[in-house]
Amino acid sequence: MGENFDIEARCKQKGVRLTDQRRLIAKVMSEIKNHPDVGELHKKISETDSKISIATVYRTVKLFEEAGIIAKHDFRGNKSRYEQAPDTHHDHLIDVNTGKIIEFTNNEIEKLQKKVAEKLGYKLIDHRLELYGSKIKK
Amino acid sequence: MGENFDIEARCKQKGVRLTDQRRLIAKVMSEIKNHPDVGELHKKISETDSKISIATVYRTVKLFEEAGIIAKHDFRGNKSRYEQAPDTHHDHLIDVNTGKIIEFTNNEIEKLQKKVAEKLGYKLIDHRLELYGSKIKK
DNA sequence: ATAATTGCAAATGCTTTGCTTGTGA
DNA sequence: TCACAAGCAAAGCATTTGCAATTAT
Repeated sequence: MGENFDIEARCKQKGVRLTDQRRLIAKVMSEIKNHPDVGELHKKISETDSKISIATVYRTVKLFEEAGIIAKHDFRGNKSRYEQAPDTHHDHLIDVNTGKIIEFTNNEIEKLQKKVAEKLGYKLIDHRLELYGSKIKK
Repeated sequence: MGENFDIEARCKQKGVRLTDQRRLIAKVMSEIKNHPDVGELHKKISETDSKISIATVYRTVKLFEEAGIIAKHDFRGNKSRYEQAPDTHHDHLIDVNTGKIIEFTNNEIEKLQKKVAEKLGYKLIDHRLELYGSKIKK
């Protein structure tokens, strides 16, 4: 099945009750290209069902996040952005000109972070790494 | 002279006009322990001059930031936090239990970030690295 | 003198919430 | 059936702004 069933499937797994609204939000969230904010999500959703309130989108997105189904990011700028929870951890590079978000992983950096935290007497629980860059034209 | 003259001095350097309010904000900002948010700053300031409006604190903090005199951080949580602009770059480790903020530098990580960006076809312009951890009790 | 700054209150923009009505299991 | 969800509008919060009065140079 396509990705658009993933979120729905995970809701069932997690015992999250499904409604028409939630199904649609899950579908749009699955199909959408890149880390949308709630406004963008709501706009897209409205194309299919214009009666869904933005409050419902806020509530659902929070619900999905708390269930570990999607992930929330607060990049620079004001609004939170969401993505389907990845099975593999990754960080983000944000194109400062276009806003495009590129995912990457780097194991060396991960290890160094843990090491740094430990050296300071801390157990690393979480981290946030964002790179901001501009495209090199060749 | 104590640190509390640094911000004032840098204002003169940068041609930022000084007022009683700005002087006081600069002084408190210099003396305060750790990355305060605007509310904390205003509270502290009010102990000396209770007539200073929080709008002025907001305006001044933004002014100082734009002049490169202080730095703004948006850690997790909602409010922005500020620190005197450091001459040497550093990142932050946030104690998830106490909110304490510890500064650190790691050159290896810095280099790897640059490398990652370049590999993706980007020139690294800026980054954000925050570690969240809990104290290891020994 | 006069352009910039302040205080105040009102306005913003994103997000949350109270309440009543609707609905999934 | 009935606890939970949706819609709407109002409330919350951090932050910004318009405007009249005040101040720095």
